Amino acid sequence: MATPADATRPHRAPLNTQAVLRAAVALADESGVDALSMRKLAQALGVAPMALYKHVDGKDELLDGMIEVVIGEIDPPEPGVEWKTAIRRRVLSARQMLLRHPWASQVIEARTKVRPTPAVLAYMDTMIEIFRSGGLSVDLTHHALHTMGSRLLGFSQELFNESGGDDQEPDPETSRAMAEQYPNITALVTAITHDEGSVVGAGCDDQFEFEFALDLLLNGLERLHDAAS
Amino acid sequence: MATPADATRPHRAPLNTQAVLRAAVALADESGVDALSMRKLAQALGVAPMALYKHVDGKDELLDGMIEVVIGEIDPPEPGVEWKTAIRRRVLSARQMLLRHPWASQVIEARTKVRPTPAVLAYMDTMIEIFRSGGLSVDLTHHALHTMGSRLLGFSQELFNESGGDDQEPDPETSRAMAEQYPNITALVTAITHDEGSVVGAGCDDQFEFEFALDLLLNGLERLHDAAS
DNA sequence: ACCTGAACACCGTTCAAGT
DNA sequence: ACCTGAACACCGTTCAAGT
Repeated sequence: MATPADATRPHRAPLNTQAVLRAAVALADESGVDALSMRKLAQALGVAPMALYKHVDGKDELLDGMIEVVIGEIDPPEPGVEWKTAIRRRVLSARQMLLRHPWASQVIEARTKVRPTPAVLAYMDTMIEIFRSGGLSVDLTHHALHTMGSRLLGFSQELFNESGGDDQEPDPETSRAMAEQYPNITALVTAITHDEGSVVGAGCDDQFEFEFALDLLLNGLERLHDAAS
Repeated sequence: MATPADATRPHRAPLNTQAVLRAAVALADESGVDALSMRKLAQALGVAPMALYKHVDGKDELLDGMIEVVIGEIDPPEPGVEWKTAIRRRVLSARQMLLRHPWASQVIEARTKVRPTPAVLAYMDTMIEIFRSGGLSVDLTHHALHTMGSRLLGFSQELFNESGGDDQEPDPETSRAMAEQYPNITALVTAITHDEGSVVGAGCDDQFEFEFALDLLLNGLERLHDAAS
């Protein structure tokens, strides 16, 4: 008869999404993200490969979940701090996270090109809020995002380029939901595109932004050089 | 009898490395680098998968070869041009290349982490030469590389971080060969590490460089904000 | 010298089945 | 509700063989 003490009873805690994500992060930290496969992750959890699909929708969603985990490790913004200091501390905290998870920049970059995760959007939203609360204009904040690039996330790949792979126009309901959840992104994009409907930066001149950032860097370097001469 | 006009004669030009690389670049341009497999590339060339291995050593070397092809599309440096203009033109040329080959930034980043290709090293070397010829000090040039990051290559991921995955110390002969081929990289690294033997920037304080770049950007943004107020 | 076919050890994922 | 096993359509690559 099968009792709770039956020898065939599995002697591990039942799986859940958080446990799967944490195991995936640990496995990627140890062996790199290229060595992370659904099959190896299942093996590490002592489970059949297909058991994972009850808790994550597939490999892409697993990677998205791992992003949520590591973004959650970045320090929250501190209220009442001058904008430059606030941005600086947060970016350095993001950098510390990336040093703990060397695979994260690559995964965040790749997945963000397809569709940014909610945690990435929320992070960017709070960063925009810091700039705007500091008194920077919408235009300058917009340029700042491009100039900082993904330095905002502790590394420096341009995010949100190629106007996002998500071609379809969002319907009005999701637009409104987006505006509620990410008010600063919405306000900035609205101000820049002058078109309430679009949420992704359709009205953004990539070439101009690239040159803006480039010249900001070059002028800064020149100033340092002149000061040293 | 088998004559040149034999019906069984293959009616395509014989394969060579350049043809393989060009086909791979074209396939990645069309379908993205994730869809690029040895098998699909072979199919596109009308050949068995294993035929490719006579011309490239494997998939990693195929990717390296593709990098050489696209780096070769960047305009060469123009002599006798002021350093800021020279850097600016070259970076914008690199950016145009990346717009033609959207997969390239990802591939260059991933492969450079393992081992930079000769074309990438040569490109960086000429960029350093432009800075140094413009009179910038070795230290400022070093900071400039970190500040510009991979904006130097038209995108903005930090390259050469993690001190390169290539752990083993190069033997004296290859060090000397490196110094001949990439004199500016060598001079800069030597000046920074004060250690002739090491070629990769072992003496580079990543944290300091990150903050240097960050502050350069933030100070530049602040100056623009102040000027606008 | 150049190309092929079969085979091996991997993938992610669907499906029907177990408990 | 949660997990499994077999199977499918893919990978990159080795090996022995063809011409």
